[in-house]
Amino acid sequence: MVRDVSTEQKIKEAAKRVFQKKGFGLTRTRDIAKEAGINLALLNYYYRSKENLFEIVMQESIEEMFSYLEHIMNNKQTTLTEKIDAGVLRYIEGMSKNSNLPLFLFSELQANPQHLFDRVKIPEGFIQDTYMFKQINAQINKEKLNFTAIHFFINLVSMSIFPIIGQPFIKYVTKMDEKSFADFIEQRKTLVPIWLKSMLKLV
Amino acid sequence: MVRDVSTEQKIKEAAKRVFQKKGFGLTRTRDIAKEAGINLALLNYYYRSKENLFEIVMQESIEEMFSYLEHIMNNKQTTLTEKIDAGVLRYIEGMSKNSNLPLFLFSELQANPQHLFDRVKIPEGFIQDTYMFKQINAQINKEKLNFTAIHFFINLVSMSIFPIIGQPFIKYVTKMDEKSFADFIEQRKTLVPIWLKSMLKLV
DNA sequence: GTCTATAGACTGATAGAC
DNA sequence: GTCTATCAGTCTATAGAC
Repeated sequence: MVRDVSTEQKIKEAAKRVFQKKGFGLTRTRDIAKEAGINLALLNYYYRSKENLFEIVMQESIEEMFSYLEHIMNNKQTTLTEKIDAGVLRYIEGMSKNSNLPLFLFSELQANPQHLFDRVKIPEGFIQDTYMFKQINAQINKEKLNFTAIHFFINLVSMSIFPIIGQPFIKYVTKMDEKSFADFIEQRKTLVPIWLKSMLKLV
Repeated sequence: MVRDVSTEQKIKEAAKRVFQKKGFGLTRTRDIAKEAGINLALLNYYYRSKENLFEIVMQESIEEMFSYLEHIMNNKQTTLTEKIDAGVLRYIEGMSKNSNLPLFLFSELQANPQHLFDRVKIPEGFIQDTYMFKQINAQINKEKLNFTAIHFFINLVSMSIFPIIGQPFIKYVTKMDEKSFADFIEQRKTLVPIWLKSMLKLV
């Protein structure tokens, strides 16, 4: 009795889409089954419970979020300037493609921060150990700037992610349509790195 | 038979707390009744349905979010520099006090952006009509900067709000404790305005 | 206005046929 | 492995007593 990998996978991917879109509370296991094109009973056959399936989706979502950073931040071959360019671009494009991910994570983690500690393998405080952090600190010391590397890092992530998270709100107050908003995001791919480099006096 | 205003108010405030913390999907009307110290039937007596109560909470939450901006942005007596200082401070302090509000709004609006149009009185595109926007545009023209006022405004809000929204995530990856994080936010009250003024070459 | 009790619908999970 | 049918529990909403 070998488990059908493709069905198991199909259910998990459907679950990821539905959970990320609606959140745990509004998601119905029937919706996931329908989205996966299978029967409700099969979901429990493979994953035992809604909660267990959610935990798995949560873990993979957190790892996906980190994956946008890890490789760029620990590359010893690139300059800080190159890392800023690549990091902003990767974040904006990644979040645009999967715009439900960040809000899903932040919401569910606000309700239950324990998820971060339960299953995820990323070590606490891992940011400070990255190569990029050393580069930022070197630049801060060289220019005698009055803020820490964490502030800079948060600025990078804020300015890249926030416009995606606040999309409906921003569209409303600025009266941008779909096309204008896409242009707006496109512009930020070059603008955000410029502002960030200026903060570090890299230009 | 005059409606008991204090009970009606008590229920609405309890609903606001519970909805903002758990979201619509995870909120149980029993939780709201318990939080308000009344019986479940009384909730329906005053507000007819969970959905109707939610709509009211949603409307007031959106208006609360805007209230942080309106007065500052339309003040004709203050300079742009003063508006940046006041705006950042007000946003950071407001969101810290009520840290569930922004995530609640963004999540629910992602699920159903229609809420913005349904009941809220704030006009679409209202940002562009504020006095602060005219001041930003004047400065952009004067210094011949290559971005729009909307980008600047989004940067202000991003850097102020995002650290609150991403709090659990940030605490984890940086290994900050409660005290360190509070200091971190405190520092941003002065740092964020400095970065923003630098973007507009106001210093 | 406020309560208790309960109707009626929905949801997660399982039993059992194939 | 996959399905249909159904159970047991939970949830919103209301009926009816006071």
